[in-house]
Amino acid sequence: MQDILFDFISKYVSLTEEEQNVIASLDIFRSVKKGTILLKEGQKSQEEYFILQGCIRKYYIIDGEEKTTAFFTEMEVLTPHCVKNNAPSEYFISCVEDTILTVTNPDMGVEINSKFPKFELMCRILAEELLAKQQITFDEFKTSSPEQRYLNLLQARPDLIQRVPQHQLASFLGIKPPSLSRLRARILEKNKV
Amino acid sequence: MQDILFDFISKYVSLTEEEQNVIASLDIFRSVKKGTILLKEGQKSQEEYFILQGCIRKYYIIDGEEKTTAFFTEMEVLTPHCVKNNAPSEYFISCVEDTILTVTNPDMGVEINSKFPKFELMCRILAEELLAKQQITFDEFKTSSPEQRYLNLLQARPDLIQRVPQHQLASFLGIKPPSLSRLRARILEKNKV
DNA sequence: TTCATTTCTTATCTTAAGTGAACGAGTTAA
DNA sequence: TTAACTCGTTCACTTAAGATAAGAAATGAA
Repeated sequence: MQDILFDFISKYVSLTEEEQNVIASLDIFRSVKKGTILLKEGQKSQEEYFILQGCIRKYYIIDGEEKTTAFFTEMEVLTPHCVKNNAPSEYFISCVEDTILTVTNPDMGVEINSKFPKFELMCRILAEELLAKQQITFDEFKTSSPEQRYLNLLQARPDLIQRVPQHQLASFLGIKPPSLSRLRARILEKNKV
Repeated sequence: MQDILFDFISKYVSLTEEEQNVIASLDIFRSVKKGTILLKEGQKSQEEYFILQGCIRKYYIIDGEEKTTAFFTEMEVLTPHCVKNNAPSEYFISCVEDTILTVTNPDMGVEINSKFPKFELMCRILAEELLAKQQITFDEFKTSSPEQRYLNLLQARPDLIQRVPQHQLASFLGIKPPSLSRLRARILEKNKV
């Protein structure tokens, strides 16, 4: 199970056996049931997540309505905003599926960084990489119609469309469930002809 | 002029006089006329920008149509995606106004980082900060209607609405110019009653 | 100043998304 | 088994955005 974590890390820095042992001894792995809420609006938290298996989602409740803005699946990292600014969270995080993840906090990061400076490097590379990816994703979202966004998603993360409830997917695409239904019908119609 | 740069840096790390002198001697300041294109689609570039005064914008040309996805103004940093992946750029960058900016490249960064390790730290903090800000902005965009997005922008960056042409603003908001006009008329109408 | 160009708004029509309600399928609980 | 619930889809209707064209206002150059 923790091999997934080491695979991920090895994309950025290489670890000695000793370093691997230190990490393995940290007891950061947690298993959570589908539907579990990891973070609530208004709550303060210092927990950062790395998904080993499963899927979690981030959503706001605005005017009593859930607005899903992101999904995180295998090999993805989520540091809630409230960890950075130490303020109450504006959003929720919950498990879409039974999920296995690591739970860490910034203090542990500091400790590991002081023992193994290469982690500092990894963090910077990771942050820059995420930032770049995020910017491309944002641009793509802005420059596309809902229908195009759905088609893009079908290309980029086809698994999501299978594993996530439609109403969450709709709000992730910035539309309402009926619109998603019609949009899919429209696409099917086009492909028939 | 370079005081603006030092003000910016001092938000993250403090510089000795010697360090300031090294930076001042680098000859990185450039003045560019409104309309100048700093980066073209298809072009490779290693230039990173920091705006001291003025405004630049990032836009794609999709189906012959300009799609503006970001504006950068005073005290903001822009590292084009192509600098990171050394691939041809997918987008353009041009000056909305006469602009004064610094132009640097990653090699200079490496050199400065080796002389003054505190810059490494600044880069990581900056990347993380930008990432966090970007995520909030993205969430806000996704969870809002065009009208709400316009109102948000009016709050967050009122200057932009004055200094940027309407058709660029429209595409930045993810809509077409006529829609922006109507939307503004709608808002005025509501406020009258 | 005048003319041409660009920029912004307005109007019309078309298309698609929002809303509320209804329906059926599948699930859960009594 | 039935009743209640959730979820996805569909329908009818409303609202707003896209496409296009035309007109008004601002800008720049001769």
